[in-house]
Amino acid sequence: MNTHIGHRLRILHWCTEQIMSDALAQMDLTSSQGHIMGYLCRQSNPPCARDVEQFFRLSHPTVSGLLARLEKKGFIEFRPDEHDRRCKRIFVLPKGIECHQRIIDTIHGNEARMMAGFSDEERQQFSAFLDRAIQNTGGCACKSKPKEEPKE
Amino acid sequence: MNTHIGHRLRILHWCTEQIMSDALAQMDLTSSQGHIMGYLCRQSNPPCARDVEQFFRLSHPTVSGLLARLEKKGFIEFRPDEHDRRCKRIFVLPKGIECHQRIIDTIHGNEARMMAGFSDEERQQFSAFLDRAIQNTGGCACKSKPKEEPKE
DNA sequence: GAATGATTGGTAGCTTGCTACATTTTACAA
DNA sequence: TTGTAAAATGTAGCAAGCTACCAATCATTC
Repeated sequence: MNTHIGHRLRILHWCTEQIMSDALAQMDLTSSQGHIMGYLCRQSNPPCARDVEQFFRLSHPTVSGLLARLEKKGFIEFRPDEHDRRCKRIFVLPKGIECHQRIIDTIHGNEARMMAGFSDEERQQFSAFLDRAIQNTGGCACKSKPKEEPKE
Repeated sequence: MNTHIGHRLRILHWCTEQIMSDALAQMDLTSSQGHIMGYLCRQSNPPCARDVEQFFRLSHPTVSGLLARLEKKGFIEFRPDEHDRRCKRIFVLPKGIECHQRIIDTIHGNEARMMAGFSDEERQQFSAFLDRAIQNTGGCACKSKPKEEPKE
């Protein structure tokens, strides 16, 4: 039996990308930039690039480029960490904060549209399927592994 | 309730991409190239670029670039269509045919790995969830819409 | 036959993803 | 203290996705 999950996955992924792109374009943001801004705004303490890499499982040159473009467009700003000069803390500027609610609405809207007609139970099940599949792929085949728990 | 399907989708998609990349690298193919070669080898009649675009829902510059790289590496060859000089028919060369079974095995292996521990029923259900979600996004938000049925 | 529109493909230029390598700073151990 | 390893970031160069525009060919209609 072959249900071609992989192929469907590819298609669904790109469909949602397109929808997000269209919706966020009004704010001068791409889909990836929107997701990152959403994450940044949710944090109470200013994160650094490494935190973004780990949350999204992206390589650091990718995140580096994304953040550079967000900085150039005036959504965020970097300030050196006081205690660790290697780190550049990411601060969301007013322009970024203004977009916060609209970005959240867009992400939720996209989620709602995709999940239309799903019952709560089905949604939970779908989510669980995805988690199991992610786990099966090794949790994460990417190089930016989530921060390890401190021993004990 | 928020089950963050979108976020999980992004992560699972990139995890499978990585696994495919690793597996296909031995054949000097990337993940996208491997999928396209798999498709090309399955066809009884040599397709043209447009067919590839529609199957994968990709834009034509993307497919154009992919095919150009496959041609440069000697996996495929273009020959003009006898009846329509706009079309370049895609022929799989011996090097490509040799990889056929290995590519299929890799794709199936990836699928099997991702679906490990799923019962047939769960797999069907997962597949149906994905189809419903794809349908909800508008079937396809991308620009390369599947060929329309000829009227009547 | 000639004009117009549809189809197929090409190219330029962008974003986003990657690997591989280099740099700076911190942390730790000898 | 000094040397080495680990961590955070930067840069170069590539693949793969996109839009927007252009060129050639076909099909249809006048």
